[in-house]
Amino acid sequence: MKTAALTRVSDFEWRIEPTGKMRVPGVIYATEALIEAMDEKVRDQVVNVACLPGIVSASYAMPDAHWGYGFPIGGVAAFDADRGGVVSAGGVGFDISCGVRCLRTGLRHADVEPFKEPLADALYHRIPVGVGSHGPIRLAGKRMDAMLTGGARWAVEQGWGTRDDLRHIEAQGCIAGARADAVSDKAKQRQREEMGTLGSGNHYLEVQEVSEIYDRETARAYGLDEHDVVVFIHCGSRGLGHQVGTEYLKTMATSAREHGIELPDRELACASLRSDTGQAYLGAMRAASNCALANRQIITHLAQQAFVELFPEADLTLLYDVSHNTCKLEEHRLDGVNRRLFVHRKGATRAFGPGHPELPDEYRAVGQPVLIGGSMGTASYVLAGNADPRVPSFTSACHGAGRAMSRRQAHKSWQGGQLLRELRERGIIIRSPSLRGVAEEAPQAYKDVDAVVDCAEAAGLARKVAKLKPLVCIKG
DNA sequence: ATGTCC
Repeated sequence: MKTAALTRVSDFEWRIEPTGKMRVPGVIYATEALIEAMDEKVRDQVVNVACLPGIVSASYAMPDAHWGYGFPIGGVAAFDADRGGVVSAGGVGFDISCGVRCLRTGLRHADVEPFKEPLADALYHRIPVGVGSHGPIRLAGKRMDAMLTGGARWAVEQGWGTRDDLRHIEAQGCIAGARADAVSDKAKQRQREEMGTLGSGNHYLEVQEVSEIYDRETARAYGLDEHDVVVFIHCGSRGLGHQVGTEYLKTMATSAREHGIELPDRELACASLRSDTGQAYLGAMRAASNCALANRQIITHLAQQAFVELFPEADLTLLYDVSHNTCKLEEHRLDGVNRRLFVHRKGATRAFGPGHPELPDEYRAVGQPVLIGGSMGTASYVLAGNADPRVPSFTSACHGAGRAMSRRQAHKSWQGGQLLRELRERGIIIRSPSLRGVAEEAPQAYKDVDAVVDCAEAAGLARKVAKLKPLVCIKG
């Protein structure tokens, strides 16, 4: 993207003044280099979102933004139901409540380094991965509905993990307002055998070493020290969420036409928050979010089983679990007034600052853990939320490196087998059912996660706490 | 992201 089409506010913030049908300005948090690495379509999509009814403050893009369906990935937009606001299925994305959880293991790098190969095998053996894989349980009928309304709380009640895990999950592991009745039979059918599966694409489970600490006080609160071994799990709501997204996109396109909502792009299909369609989508999207939370909870338990095969002393405890594809009803203070807003974050991570009442006691003084997954073979980060009042993007941060190249182009440019050999030489052990998937996820197909995170910190979105270096990766 | 098109 050319910087000429934007107004520079600072080295880390760019603005698009409202013109035409824009109701609010656009704001992109990025360095000049990151702007230049962004697709030209990001600007168009930020502008399109700014045209939607009831949008509040501005249409935002995070430093890792890239082109997505309707909304940019890395987009943040909040809507007020009292002022004609809408909810958009494209503003959440197909992979509803895709997110990251980080687990402490109680192990040190020196413990794990000699056993990376058998650990990779144990994890790959236990954790179903790839397109169409099946998990350890079958769900249907009332049990499916209980999962959709209970989320990780349901999973813990079923024996997948501990009560203490729940305190360290966004919304305590259970998203309120979920409606199993708003999820189609087809969506439920697709999920029958998929609980506890990682999925494909950019989803993965990675064993990592804490390679650098930037903020000692916050790292201590999060229970992280240099050379600790942690686990990142990145996955979502699998077939169920995808089906919910697909179906409601269609429904919203129809209802927007009927209600005379003028859309700058048909991919921006949305529904009034007060409409039956809007309410049904919120209920179904929240049910899919619970599915994602339960899914990550079950996978955690499988990872624990794999770890104790090799390390009997391993104790996987949850640092935090936060989604980066969702729409949440949150209270935000604007111009001295508290307002309840529906905040869409699509490829953007909620980053509540210090003092937020939803945070567990031990994190409240330092802010919410913000979990940033890098690309395969590169670093990941633990950041902390700031709630800097000068940064009005509804306490949000980036979610990863962000693609710099399409899957198709990456597939043409690299060979999966060669990439695996190169990573192994650097001490990173990968297990994946798909060499094509590995090529599509080539580190070179992504932006530089270090640059994205440095920019997020410089822009005030979140602050760096710890850097994580990959050791073993189970890749979708 | 996704039973990579019902």
